[in-house]
Amino acid sequence: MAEHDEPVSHFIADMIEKDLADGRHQQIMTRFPPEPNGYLHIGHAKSICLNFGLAEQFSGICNLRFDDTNPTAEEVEYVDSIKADVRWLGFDWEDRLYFASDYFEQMYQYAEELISAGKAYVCTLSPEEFKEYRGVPTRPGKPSPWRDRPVEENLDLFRRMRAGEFADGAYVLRAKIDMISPNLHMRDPAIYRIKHAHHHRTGDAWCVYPMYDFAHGLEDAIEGVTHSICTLEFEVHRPLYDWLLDQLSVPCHPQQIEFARLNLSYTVMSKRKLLELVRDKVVWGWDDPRMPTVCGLRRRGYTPASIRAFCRKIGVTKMGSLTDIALLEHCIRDELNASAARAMVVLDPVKLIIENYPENQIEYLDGVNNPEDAEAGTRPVAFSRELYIEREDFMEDAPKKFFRLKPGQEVRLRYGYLVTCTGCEKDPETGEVSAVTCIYDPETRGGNAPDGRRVKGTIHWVSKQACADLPVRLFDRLFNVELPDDVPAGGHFRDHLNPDSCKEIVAKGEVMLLEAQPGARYQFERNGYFIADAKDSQLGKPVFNRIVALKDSWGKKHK
RNA sequence: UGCCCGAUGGUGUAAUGGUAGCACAACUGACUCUGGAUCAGUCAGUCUAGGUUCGAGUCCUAGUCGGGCAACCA
Repeated sequence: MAEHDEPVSHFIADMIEKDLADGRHQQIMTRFPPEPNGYLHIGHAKSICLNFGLAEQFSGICNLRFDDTNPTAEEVEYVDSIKADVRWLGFDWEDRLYFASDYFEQMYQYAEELISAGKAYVCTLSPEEFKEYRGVPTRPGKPSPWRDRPVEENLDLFRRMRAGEFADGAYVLRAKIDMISPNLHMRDPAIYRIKHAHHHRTGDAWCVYPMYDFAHGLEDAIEGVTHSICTLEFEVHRPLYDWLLDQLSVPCHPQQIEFARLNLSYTVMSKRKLLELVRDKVVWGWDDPRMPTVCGLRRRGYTPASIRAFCRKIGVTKMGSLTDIALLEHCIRDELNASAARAMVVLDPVKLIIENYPENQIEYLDGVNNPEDAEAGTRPVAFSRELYIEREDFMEDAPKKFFRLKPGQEVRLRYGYLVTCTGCEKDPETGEVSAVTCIYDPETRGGNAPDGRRVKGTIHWVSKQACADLPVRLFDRLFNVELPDDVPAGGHFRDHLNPDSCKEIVAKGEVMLLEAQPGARYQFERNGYFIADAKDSQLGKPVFNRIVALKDSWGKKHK
């Protein structure tokens, strides 16, 4: 599992290596600190792999800590899904499952300490006034009229805030730093607000809650985190992170390090937008196989190892970038090519009649389960006079380089016989091909000609007499542009939704696929990788999701 | 009209003052009972201008471009 992944090299690993070499730390501690207000996505997976991976690489430890300081946004449903996703990705926090809410009392005491030191005050400004006084990036702020409230009065008011004497928004506790700082976050930021809200873990024990900037560094320090890794947008918060820890009697002063969050082409990553897709039923749910969520990717058929491999390949830097989703697709193909059992499934069937093959005869041929893995063995595949082949594997008037069935051309039926196309039958009404006809060479059983003649094309097939109807969902990218977020004025990211992101069909496949266990992955030869959906499949009645198509150098060139 | 961060092939990244490398993508060929895989190859890059240096992707200065920051969100 995860502990066998090779170490990665990047600027954060370099920093840690140096800190260890310099004796700055004996052992490192990192943490993955999600807020339980949504489901994890592939961007979080990058952070998880980074934090847990670093700990593993340097023999340190990594905590799972829920940053649950805003009760109005957070729910246990999210806590549970996040734990499941981290575990599924292959990481283990052992007994170190922490919650910011477990430190509420300590954080409150630190706040009193800050007030007592004259470094924080209770402010009576309304939110609108607060904003007005703060100024804007290009104009300095001005001090709140409550900035020099005496320490005793601050303490008294803060205690009464905790006691529930005031309504939401009546007061706020602010750090007393610098109202003319060019960094907005240093202009006396709010660190505690009144919220008469039920918390999913502490219930109604509190009606004041710490703000992120106050809480996060304390959480890190309380746990003894050495390297507090976060995304780039928190870079401007770092002076505040450091200032707070410098003022307070904390056990240690962790180092905040920022890296660039993951952006993936053809999808959206913001929690707000993902939530919107779920809420408005644009997708089936958080675990819709088209979603970039961890549970969506899991249901789609991605493996933990493939996601970890992807996270290793994208690297860790401070430059904002857009990663091509083709790299993610490469990672799952790479793994499944080696491990997935093969099967023959015809997605868009048309009948193939072998004119010189006996009627009512069924014979069983050996199908190779995995050509990449000799251990995987073979299976019997039913063969008969009438088969199904892909509609696109026949062309009446085909280009020269078309190696499949066209009148007069010989092709191989995979693991079967060599057949020569004699023509086709058409629906007199529509002109659509209703059956393709051919004759077979009985000497070529298994697929090779005794005279050594070769054919350029091999196509897959299933016996019309012995095949199963299989519901299959062909997924494609959720959006049809690289940057769905990049919308013209008045536009909306949803304008870029791909209307063909899910095509539901009924395919004809080998009967053995009826036994597919939910979660089992296959390569449907010449088509792609598929998984029996863990949710919609029933025993004996699997529903397949296409994980990713096979690369197709013919189809790409000929549209 | 502020502050912070960043800039290397199409994309993602490496090179820590000394031969610009890797991966993905694309393309060509070989091979192939998957037009898959594999193998070989091709394409293609240091934002600009100065400076320091024997030598600069790397250090300095200025500029350009891109991103972030003005929730009692995280």
